[in-house]
Amino acid sequence: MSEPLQHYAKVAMPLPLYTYFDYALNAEQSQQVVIGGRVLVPFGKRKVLGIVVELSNDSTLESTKIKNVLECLDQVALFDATLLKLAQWLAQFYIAPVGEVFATMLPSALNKGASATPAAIYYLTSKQAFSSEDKQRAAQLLARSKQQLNLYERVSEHDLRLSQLKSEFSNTVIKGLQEKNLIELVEKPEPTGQWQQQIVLGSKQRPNPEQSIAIASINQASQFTVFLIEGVTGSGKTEVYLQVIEEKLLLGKQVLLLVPEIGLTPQTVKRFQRRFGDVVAVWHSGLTDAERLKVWQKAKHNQLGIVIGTRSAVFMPFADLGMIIVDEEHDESFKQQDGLRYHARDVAAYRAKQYDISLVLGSASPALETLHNALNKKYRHLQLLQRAGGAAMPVMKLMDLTGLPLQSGIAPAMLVRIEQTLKKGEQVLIFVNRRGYAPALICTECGHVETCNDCDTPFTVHVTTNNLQCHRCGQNKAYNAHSFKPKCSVCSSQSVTTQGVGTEQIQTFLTEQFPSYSCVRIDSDSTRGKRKLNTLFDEINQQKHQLLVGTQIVAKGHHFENVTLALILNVDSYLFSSDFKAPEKLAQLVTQFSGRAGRANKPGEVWLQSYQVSNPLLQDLVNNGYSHFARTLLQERIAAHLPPVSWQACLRVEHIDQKTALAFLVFANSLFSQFKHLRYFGPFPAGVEKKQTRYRYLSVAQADTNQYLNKALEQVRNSLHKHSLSAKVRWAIDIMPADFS
DNA sequence: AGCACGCCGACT
DNA sequence: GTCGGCGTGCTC
Repeated sequence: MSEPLQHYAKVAMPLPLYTYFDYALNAEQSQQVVIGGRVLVPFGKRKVLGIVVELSNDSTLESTKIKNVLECLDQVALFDATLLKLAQWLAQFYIAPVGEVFATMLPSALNKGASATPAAIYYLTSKQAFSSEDKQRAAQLLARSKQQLNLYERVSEHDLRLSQLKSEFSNTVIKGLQEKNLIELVEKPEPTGQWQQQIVLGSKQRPNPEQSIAIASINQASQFTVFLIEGVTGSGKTEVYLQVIEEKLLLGKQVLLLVPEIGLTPQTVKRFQRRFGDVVAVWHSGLTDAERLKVWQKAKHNQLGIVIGTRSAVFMPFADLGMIIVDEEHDESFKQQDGLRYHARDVAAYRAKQYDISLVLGSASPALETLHNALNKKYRHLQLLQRAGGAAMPVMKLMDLTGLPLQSGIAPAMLVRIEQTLKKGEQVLIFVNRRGYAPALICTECGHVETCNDCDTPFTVHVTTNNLQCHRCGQNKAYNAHSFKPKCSVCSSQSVTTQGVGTEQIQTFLTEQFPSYSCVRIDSDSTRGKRKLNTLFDEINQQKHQLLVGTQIVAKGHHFENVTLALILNVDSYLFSSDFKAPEKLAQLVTQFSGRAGRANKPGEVWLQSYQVSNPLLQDLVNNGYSHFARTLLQERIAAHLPPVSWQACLRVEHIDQKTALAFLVFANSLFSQFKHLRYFGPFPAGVEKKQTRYRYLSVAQADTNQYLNKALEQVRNSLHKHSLSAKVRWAIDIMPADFS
């Protein structure tokens, strides 16, 4: 029996609106339409793609107001029941309009109307059954064309993919056979689930006892379970991933592996491809829209086994998802910093629960919220403490800077260490959190600092590009420290000088200091361009460079075996931040950075330069390591009622006029104050107080439970939305903010 | 978010 | 007298 026709569709539009819109369906559309599919509808003066969330036989609106759906784009829902539920949860949890959530979850090609069904594949097939008669006839016909005969025989055995034959046979050969009417080109959809036959298992490593326990625990889980693998760098987390993934793939289940933005190196991908063959797809910001669409389609239609992807891959539709892994789960790039401000790790947890499958979180420096859940026994805690091959962890040491004459920010004793290390034929890694030559240019006569007017921030001096750059808005102006004598733009004095130290300056200094060694800079300036970073890493591993100076980039992903001395310059900047997460971030940075150095027979040394060497936090980190330090920090957070034992939301406001931005926040605070169990702080200037001519302020609201915070913020959002300033200022709610910049 | 309508200042 | 500034309000 057929369903009664549904005449109206409730449609979510990709706009910051919190209501659905009703549209009428004609008889034909009533047959086609699916909940969770796209419809093209007239919306005001334009035509917009929306997502159908509900079908009904009547509408509360007067029929004259209701317009007709123009087109139903999907016969199969883009959002099945599970994904619809996920979208609704996201909208609720992040206080966001569901239409925008839908748009965020889809690859942009689908938001623009591309087809959700994978393109058909072209096959060559032989015209008749292959009898000996045919063979004779073909042999006669093709007597003068060896190639065509060859192809004909191949195709006669079984149908072959056109794309596979293109490399073996030229177009003329294929065309020739077609014209002789012996073969034909047919379109067939790619079969579903066939990747399971394409798995080519590579050889595994033999796991050590810790790895074996981890693998067995994860494989035994038959329902929703979250695992934290707390494993020092080099302890073989990846091998654990590979083995538990294999288990799922052999059951015919798909696997999602989320990695940080920078962590998706060709080496990692190759390792997975070597192990599993051609069932691996990648998803990252470097793909074109068309490439992303293809991966999305293949995941949905069960045409791939594994997706390795960055943040937004967490929304991938899967036909039969068996497990999610989040590698380097503490990494901040899992938090989206605009639009729908979701955290991919938290979305992954929700999805794992939906599908009743395992979520594996891995890190050498787990986020405090994850550690908290592990210590609470909400998550299963697996530890990998041994480094492969018995390599020792690098030793961490503090360098007291008080009273020392620094050269380009480096202590004299450190220069001696650097020289010793170089002489042994080993490499040195230096971390600075600033790119460019110096973070400021100052006049010693009048004190004027060259400042970007749009951002109220000192310009950074760049020597390689001969300009002053604003690191907030990107604007720059020519500045050449060598070819002419620079002048102060206020008093015209020629006694201008740089202040502070960036990567360029250290590179220049070390090159002068150690002229017989090659010093390379690794920051976003020197690694611009697609493959440059990997080329650089290859050169470093080939020992073409001995001195490595870099920013955050060097703390992630890549291991340098011959680095035995690592140096972190500006540790103190993390100790006095107003961001309560700063010590956690410092510890993660130091831990990740330490993981880059040393190998079995050459343990590394990591030095932290500081004016605050007696700081108890630094002492704890250096003497007891991340694991202990994190537990100390967690106790402090618990005592101070901060996350992860409380829940925060941040209201961010931007406007050209300072007072307008603040007025909106004052109003927001008055709304917060109506909730008895909500605490709020602010307005504060954002970490970046002014950016591209707009002032930025924020307030923070905090509650003991997410439920309370969520209910309060939903009401606050509704009131803010109605406020007259709402359309004027830029504002956003950020649930569980990663930072306050 | 768009895109309209609508009401006040410098231009042919 | 008109072009265009961006304030306000609506979109099924």
